[in-house]
Amino acid sequence: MDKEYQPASVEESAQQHWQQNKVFAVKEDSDRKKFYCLSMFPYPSGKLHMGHVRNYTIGDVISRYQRMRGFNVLQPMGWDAFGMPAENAAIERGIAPSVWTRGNVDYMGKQLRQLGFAYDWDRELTTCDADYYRWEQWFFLRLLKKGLVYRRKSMVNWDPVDQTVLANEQVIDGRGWRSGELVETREIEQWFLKITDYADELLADLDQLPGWPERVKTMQRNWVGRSEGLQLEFDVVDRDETLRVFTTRPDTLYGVTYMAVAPEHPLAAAAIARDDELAAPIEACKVRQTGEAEMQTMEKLGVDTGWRARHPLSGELLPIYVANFVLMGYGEGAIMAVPGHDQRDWEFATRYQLPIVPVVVPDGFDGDVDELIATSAHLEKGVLVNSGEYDGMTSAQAFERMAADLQNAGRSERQVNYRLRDWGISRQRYWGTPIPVIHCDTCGVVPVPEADLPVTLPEEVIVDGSGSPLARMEEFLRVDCPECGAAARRETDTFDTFFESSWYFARFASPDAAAMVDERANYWLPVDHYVGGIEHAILHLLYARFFTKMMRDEGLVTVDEPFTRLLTQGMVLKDGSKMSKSKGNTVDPQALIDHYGADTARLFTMFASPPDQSLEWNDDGVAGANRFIKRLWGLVYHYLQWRESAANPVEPVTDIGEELTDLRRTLYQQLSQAQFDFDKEQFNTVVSAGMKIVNELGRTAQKIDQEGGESAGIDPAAYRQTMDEALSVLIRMLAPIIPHVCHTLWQALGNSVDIVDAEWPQVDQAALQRQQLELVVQVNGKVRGKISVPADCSNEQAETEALANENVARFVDGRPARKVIVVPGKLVNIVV
RNA sequence: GCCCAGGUGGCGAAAUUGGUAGACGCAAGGGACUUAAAAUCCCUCGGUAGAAAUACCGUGCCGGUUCGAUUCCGGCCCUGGGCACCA
Repeated sequence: MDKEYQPASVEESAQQHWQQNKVFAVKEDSDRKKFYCLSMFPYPSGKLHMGHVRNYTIGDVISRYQRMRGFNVLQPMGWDAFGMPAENAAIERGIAPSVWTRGNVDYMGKQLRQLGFAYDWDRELTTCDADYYRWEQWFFLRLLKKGLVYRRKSMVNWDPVDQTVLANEQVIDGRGWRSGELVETREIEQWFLKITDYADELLADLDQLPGWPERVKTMQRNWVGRSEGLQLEFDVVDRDETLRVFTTRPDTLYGVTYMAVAPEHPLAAAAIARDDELAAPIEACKVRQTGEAEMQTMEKLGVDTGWRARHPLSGELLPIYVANFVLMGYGEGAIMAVPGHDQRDWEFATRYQLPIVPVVVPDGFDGDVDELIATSAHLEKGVLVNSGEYDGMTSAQAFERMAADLQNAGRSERQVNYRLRDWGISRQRYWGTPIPVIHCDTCGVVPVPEADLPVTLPEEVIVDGSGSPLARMEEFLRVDCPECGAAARRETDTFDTFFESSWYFARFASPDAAAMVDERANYWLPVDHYVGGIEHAILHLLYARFFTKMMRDEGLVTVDEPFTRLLTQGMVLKDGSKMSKSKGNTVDPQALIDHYGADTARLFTMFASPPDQSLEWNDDGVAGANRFIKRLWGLVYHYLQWRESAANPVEPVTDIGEELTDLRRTLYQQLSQAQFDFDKEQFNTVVSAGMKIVNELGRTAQKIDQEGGESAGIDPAAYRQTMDEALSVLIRMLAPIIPHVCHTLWQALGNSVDIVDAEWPQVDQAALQRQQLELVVQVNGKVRGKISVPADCSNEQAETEALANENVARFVDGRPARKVIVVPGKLVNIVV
């Protein structure tokens, strides 16, 4: 063992040991309890950033801890390798996306190994490998057969110069990011996955995820956006058709004073056909801004179609408007407007001077009904007025009655609507998984036969940013139709890259299966602990849950949910804002590893704040973390020097003396604290506990150094025995966080079992016992003194002792105690 | 606008969930060692008053419950995040 802590050599030899002996390779073992710990796999963008270091350290600490606790731990790692940055890099540097991507995978893989993460690298997967994405193509074909996949026209951003489809983030101020040309919207045929079929289950099963942060569940609930209501039919006067609307507030039906349809609604087109003067104003309604500020201030605009709808209950005639605030994509693309009880309807009615009728008032309301709706709509539910036979009912009662009455009249059906849209999975991009279908002039869209999978993405291509490279590659494009044998074309669209990340956790469980997954997946799934960024709270996690349910329904896995517990780690900040290239406030992890070593990087990220909170970067704090490791090293080094020079013990010492008894108490107090904090995943205080132990051991060691321990009453044999015990506990306790240095120190102390397989230390309950306890004495709730009492002291004794305290007596001032509260082992409160 | 988090020293934070507020670390100040510096070690470190013992104030603000509140309840203010014309 070196005198000085040398992180480079310590870490290299530990990592070599782990790699050569495949220490982290795991197998299914039905006799042992499994623990599957997963961190969100990275996009290979070039090099690791600090957010990666934090994310993966958290996962690694949990994995190593659970392994020491006896679980069969799986912790895999892979690469989310398809995506647009690879195409951009290709355009900028003239190298193929695959070359760029695989180069990054190599480099970042080395970095992960340098950080000492306990991954089973045998399971490594890269999503741009055909071995991976072929199963995704296979699964797509299964879903197609099952009817969960369909094709329809949908809008895309089209760059007329580059002849390519743009992602939303490639459109800047309405112009293509490369060409600078105004972007057009085009309607093209695209593939969709019926996630809405699973909307109810995706919503309901959130209740079965107590291990998820509440805010993530809330975000998912809002995203699915379930609302219960009625679908209603209104007759359109002088036209042989009905106008369908969706409402969640049938109780306000008597308050309807007009109807409104989206500018894309068929009725709007019909209105233009009848009177082309309406074309321009209706077109104006289609212009919608999407910015946050604009949305709030955007004016309600509309056009009267001239048609009238008949109120299903009152028979009254209602004007039908085209309005810019009605969305074609939700419900029926048409609404019944209740300006008295909906703010948007109120604003529109005010602008176009349409009547506003209040029909719901608060229970027991006896004021002026019109006052309620004078300055804004009245949104709260209550009791009905101005509603004929429904007057006096509560909103809830009226909802039920109207639903029943209208249903009997054949005018209405109960309906559940979702904000959630079906998932559009086509991307007009090159660097992705080819969608396995063939277009034939006679047979139409034909699935690629299973036997012909995978449809391999050609990798040696030139991407120049204009058009799709696949569309120019005859050898990819040309194929015979599997049905009629005639010449046909392959689909050139690829999957949304969220497709790859929606099932990788299952593939890790059976990485070499000759199927999408095999029975091993059922041993490992669900993932017990998933760690990743909050930015994936909605899409990735929702899609992964959706895939899991579809895979279950295909008989591929048995679980309902993929992730039992979810930890969303906080951002890494510097100078108060998120570390990012654009802000220029990044710290390169590589420089940190080169300078201080991986253990320091790991220790600082764990110590600076709890995992789910943001972490403020601080260079001095990093130096402090390094200082602690050096102190730990020095402590063990000096102890071993001492131990070598001392005589070997003859037999165990039973009476170790007061000093060392106190030391053991501190040791196990801190261990029990660390245990508690590990279980609630608060690693910063685990580190604190380790620091306290080191401080305490350092003080004792110093006494030995300076006076041979004699004046402190320390017997060398007892010291040796206690120190061996304490260091053994301390090093095991810190091993999940700083594994390299602990690996080395553990060996130096003479242990033969690898520390990764060492048993998690047990708290010695007897060591926690005290003979004397310190109690706090309060007078009227304020601390006035402290007393020392025997551990088995009765409440009465404690009370007597407390009253005897000088300062306490001063505040009691002879007054009789009205009440005395004794919390055993903690405090005495005297109320006077 | 709605929905989540969160507001504690100069800074990162802790308080085993109603029982000594500020553990642990960083920074700062003082001291030891050194020709000197770095490194290391020791001491001080929420505010006010005091030589000290100690007292008073103090966990965003106002109020409540309680012997006792950073913790529970009600109302407000601020910061961060998410959603947003979803009928």
